[in-house]
Amino acid sequence: MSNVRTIASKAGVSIATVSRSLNNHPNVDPATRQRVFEAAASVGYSKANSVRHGVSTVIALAYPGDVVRADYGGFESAMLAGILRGVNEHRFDVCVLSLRRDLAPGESYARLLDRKKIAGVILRVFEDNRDIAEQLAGTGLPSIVVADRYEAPDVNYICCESRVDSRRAVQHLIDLGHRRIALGVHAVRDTDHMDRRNGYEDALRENGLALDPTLMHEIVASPEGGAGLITRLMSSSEPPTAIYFTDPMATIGALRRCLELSIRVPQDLSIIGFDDSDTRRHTYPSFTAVVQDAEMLGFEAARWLTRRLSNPGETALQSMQVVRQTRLEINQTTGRPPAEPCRVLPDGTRVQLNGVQVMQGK
Amino acid sequence: MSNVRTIASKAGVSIATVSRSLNNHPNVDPATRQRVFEAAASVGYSKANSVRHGVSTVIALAYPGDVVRADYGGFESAMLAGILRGVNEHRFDVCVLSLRRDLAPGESYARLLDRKKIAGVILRVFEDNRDIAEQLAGTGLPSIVVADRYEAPDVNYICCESRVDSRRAVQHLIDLGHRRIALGVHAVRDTDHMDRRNGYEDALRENGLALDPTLMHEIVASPEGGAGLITRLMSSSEPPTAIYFTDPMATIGALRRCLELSIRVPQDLSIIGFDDSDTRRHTYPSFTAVVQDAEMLGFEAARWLTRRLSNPGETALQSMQVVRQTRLEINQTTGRPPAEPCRVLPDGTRVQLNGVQVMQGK
DNA sequence: CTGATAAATTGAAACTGTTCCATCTGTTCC
DNA sequence: GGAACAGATGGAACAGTTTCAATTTATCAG
Repeated sequence: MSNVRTIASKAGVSIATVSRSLNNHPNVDPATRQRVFEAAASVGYSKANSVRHGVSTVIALAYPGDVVRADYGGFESAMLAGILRGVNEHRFDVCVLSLRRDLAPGESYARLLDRKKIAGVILRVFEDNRDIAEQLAGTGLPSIVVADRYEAPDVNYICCESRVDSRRAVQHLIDLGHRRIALGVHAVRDTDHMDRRNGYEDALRENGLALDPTLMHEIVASPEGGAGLITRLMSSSEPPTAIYFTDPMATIGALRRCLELSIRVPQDLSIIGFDDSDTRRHTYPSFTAVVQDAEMLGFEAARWLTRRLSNPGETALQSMQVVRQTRLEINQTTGRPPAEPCRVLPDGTRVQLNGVQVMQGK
Repeated sequence: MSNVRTIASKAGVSIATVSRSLNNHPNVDPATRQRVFEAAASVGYSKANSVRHGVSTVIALAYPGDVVRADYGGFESAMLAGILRGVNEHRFDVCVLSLRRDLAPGESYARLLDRKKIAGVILRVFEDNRDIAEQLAGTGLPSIVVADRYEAPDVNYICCESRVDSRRAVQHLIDLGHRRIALGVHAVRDTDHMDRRNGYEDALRENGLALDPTLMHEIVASPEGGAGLITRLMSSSEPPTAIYFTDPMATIGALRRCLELSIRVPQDLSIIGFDDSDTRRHTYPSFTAVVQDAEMLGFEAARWLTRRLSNPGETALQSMQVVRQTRLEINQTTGRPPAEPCRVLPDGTRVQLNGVQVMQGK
């Protein structure tokens, strides 16, 4: 139906120029390329679906810029594992892409992906790049966002709702008797992380507790970020008795720092963390956590996408907007608040709240 | 030079049959397909390098069977991160493949990869699948194995030598005064893991210490494997005073179990682990480790492969056989052996070696 | 300002790989 | 024995890419 000849006559150029334009070759006049892009878009041209040239069975896992370090909290690697499992049903392959790296000037994301003969795309976009998902939604290229959600009805996504369980996690702390509950949230402003901050605030508000800005901290999502917050908060004049960390790596670092400073968890300090896979079971103590299953998110995204590509007509598969629930798992890092709040200086010195030093840390 | 028409006349069939054969379509006589495969091989046909059809800029990260869980000890994910960095120089893309899933009967691995328009391949093969690397080496498809090494001169690889540092690690324990040193090695029989076992044995032999089979254990490379070995060894009648674990996840589990059983590290037990990335810095205490940089292995493999593909003539890039060294990093989990060897039952009960119970664990 | 030269841009045609459709062959079922 | 059918194959049409030569545009010395 639509091919390079159609585009050529529509744009008033030769097929050679169409091919060069679509493949981002040098030595094409930018204005000409633009005309070709417009003509291609107007006839809904797709190379990946070109009947006479082998239909593509490759989907992409696409990041806006640099690919996120795969060991970043375990989320990316668990999700990738799920994706690789999810494509088996229809025997698709997975290509990992950085969208920005190869985007030519004036080229749309849909055109870029089609140039690489990508049949569908799993998007991993963050706050600044939500527009990528919206741009792709209008095109003929099926796409789905993992771990973020959208108002727009034509953006497909699968994500986890963590607000309810974040509220329950903090409620759990309040039920145990905690009143000074801190928050260590990392500075990514997607729905996923706003959920966690909102859940924390919900619980405090519902229990008539004030939101104390000195207890709410944005940290980097790393062991160092979590450890640093422990040091800072626990040495402050009014330390919290519990902390909710919204990231697994930060939780690991926090627990480690507590061991270093001889802060007993949960006797001196209760900690609730966040987990994307099995991390909570590998620390000591095993941490109480809001758990989301990143492997499942990747699996379901990949399975839906490949099913949709394999059954283009199937109306039931046209759109996918799924919100799964996290779950709260109580483990060993939460307990009653200490009778006497615990303050520990960065060198491990334990201080009573009246200022008397009671014990030298290791 | 070589195209489907060449193959067709060589095999005495039509170009349609050649295309069908090479693309694994049904309704081709197996004998005909075989003839086509042979003709294609004899003229060195490659679809990925077909001049008139767009040269492929996709390399594969290929696993023999199921793709290894990406969070497996952090090795796979760190390596993948390195690969993704390594392909940027020449703007290649990375496709993750399971070779077995799509291999058609009678099809060679080279043919499979060419069918998927893969220009080059990074192989992650284990003991049973070393022949895959050797099969691919003979073909025109550039390939490189990560983290294993080969005698054959035409197999490219990049790996880490860990025997020397494993020996040094155990020597370090011996220098500290340890004599009963256990080994927890996981049951993968590639050069990589034989190195670690051999290094352990080297050090014992050089110091005139007997190899004690009750101290050498094959475990699964997981936190559970490491934890289980701690429980088993420390409750035995003659517990070791030090253990060398050859896997990061096992080391994590071992350290956790020590904290659970109140086994003080290193006062009661010294532990040396293995690390592929930054794991050693995220445990408490930070563990002394033989360290290999999985990210670097992936990076160098991908950079070499993409450079070779971009400069086909360059003789300096024709082959790559690189052995990097691990390094031994002394951290907090190694120290003098205890004056009184420490025996701890699975329930945490601490027992003197004459059998008297001295302390109840938590 | 002019002509020479180089560089950028473009189209026609050649070329490559895939699929449609018709044909041929052997088998099965009445 | 003949109709119906499925498997296998080739010819031809087709889609997309690149080569090569022609054309246009830019640059610059005199």
